[in-house]
Amino acid sequence: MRKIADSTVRRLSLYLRYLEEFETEGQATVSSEALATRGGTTSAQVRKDLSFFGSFGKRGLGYPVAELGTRLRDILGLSRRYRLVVVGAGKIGSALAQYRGFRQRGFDIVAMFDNDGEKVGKLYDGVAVRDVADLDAVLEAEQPDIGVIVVPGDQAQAVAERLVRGGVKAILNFAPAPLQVPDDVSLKNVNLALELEALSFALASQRH
Amino acid sequence: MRKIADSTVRRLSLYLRYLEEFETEGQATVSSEALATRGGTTSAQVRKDLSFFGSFGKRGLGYPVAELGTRLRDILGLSRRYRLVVVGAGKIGSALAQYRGFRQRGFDIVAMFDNDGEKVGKLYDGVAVRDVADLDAVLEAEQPDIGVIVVPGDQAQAVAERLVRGGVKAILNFAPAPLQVPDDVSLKNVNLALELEALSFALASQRH
DNA sequence: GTTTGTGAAACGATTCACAGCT
DNA sequence: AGCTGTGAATCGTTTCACAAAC
Repeated sequence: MRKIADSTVRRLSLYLRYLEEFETEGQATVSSEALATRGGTTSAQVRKDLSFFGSFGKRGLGYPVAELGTRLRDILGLSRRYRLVVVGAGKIGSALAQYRGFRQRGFDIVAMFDNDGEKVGKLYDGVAVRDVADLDAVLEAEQPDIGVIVVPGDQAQAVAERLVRGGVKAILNFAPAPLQVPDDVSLKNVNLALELEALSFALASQRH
Repeated sequence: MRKIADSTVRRLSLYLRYLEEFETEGQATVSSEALATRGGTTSAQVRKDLSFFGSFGKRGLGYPVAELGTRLRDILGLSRRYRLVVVGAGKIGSALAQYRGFRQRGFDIVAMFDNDGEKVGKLYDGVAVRDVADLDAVLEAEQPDIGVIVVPGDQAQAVAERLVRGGVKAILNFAPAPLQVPDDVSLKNVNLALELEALSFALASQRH
């Protein structure tokens, strides 16, 4: 399959949100212009993004809201549910576990892990924290799709390697450390320090 | 000042981390190649990124570790401390408040807000949660640099507008909603749902 | 000999503009 | 007439490659 840019995929996710909004508003069709306005992009961009996957609209009319939504869910792989494991039950890890939005959108946390005996056994939204020593066994038993890494930076690479060995094919990394994973494993990083420093740079530039 | 790409700024932040590592390792100089290897990029990229701001290296030798670190901190605006307000004291908001990494890197949370009476008055790492009704007054009194939005999506735009009116020039938005802010206000978005959906897309594509 | 700094080339993403369908 | 789908043009970023400095 043709390589799709990350920026395109992110916009598709946004279009799907807007389609759901248009659907609850009772709109049957929507133009690329209308989607663009809501998403802060251009109509040409919307059409180009969609054209990578097929032609879903009717000239003169626009796109059928409900049907395009279904197609986007298929394209994004959101017609199924995903099984997540969260490694690290600190502040951020436990906040994620209790965030309802994930479950709502099809992402179920099936297990949590920590290496701190104090935290092992705690329940977050019905999921018990297990000892990280059990990680490999649980990966084998539960066959999760996605691993979420929320451990200190110096432990992140080791956790990533255990997840990969356990068959996980997608990793969301919150640790402030660059991870090496095989080509067939997808990796997304969320680095709060980097975001704040980008804001710091912008503030410093403004001030001249 | 010449427009610097966001991707460049993010790499500069990473280089700074690596320089700090090299410094504790006792390295006096470092080559663009060495920085590139640690950061998963190329030596040409490192040199190009740095060249936007000056020429910091010596041909045949590399870059002086300590000095380049100082220069990068200046460029990124990290030679000073920043004052943050966090709006929303839910799971993610309170996790952020308790995350020591921010303070360590120069970002001090000076106030937190919530509209839930249950949460008002709680202390997170020494910072009390105040009623969001007090937001405008506190902005005036505290003159914070950065606002962090951690409220539900439908309240995010209103909070952003109050922050902007209160003089905040940089916003970090965790709410899953696109925000409109004036051109002179910097905005970074962290959208966990979008990251998970990008992983979902990658998994779906892999499977064909 | 080594490594920087930087124009030029290559690549990738966005925007333009219009032919073609409804 | 209205709006999509898309090749061509533009714009921005990364990579190449080499002269200059040490």
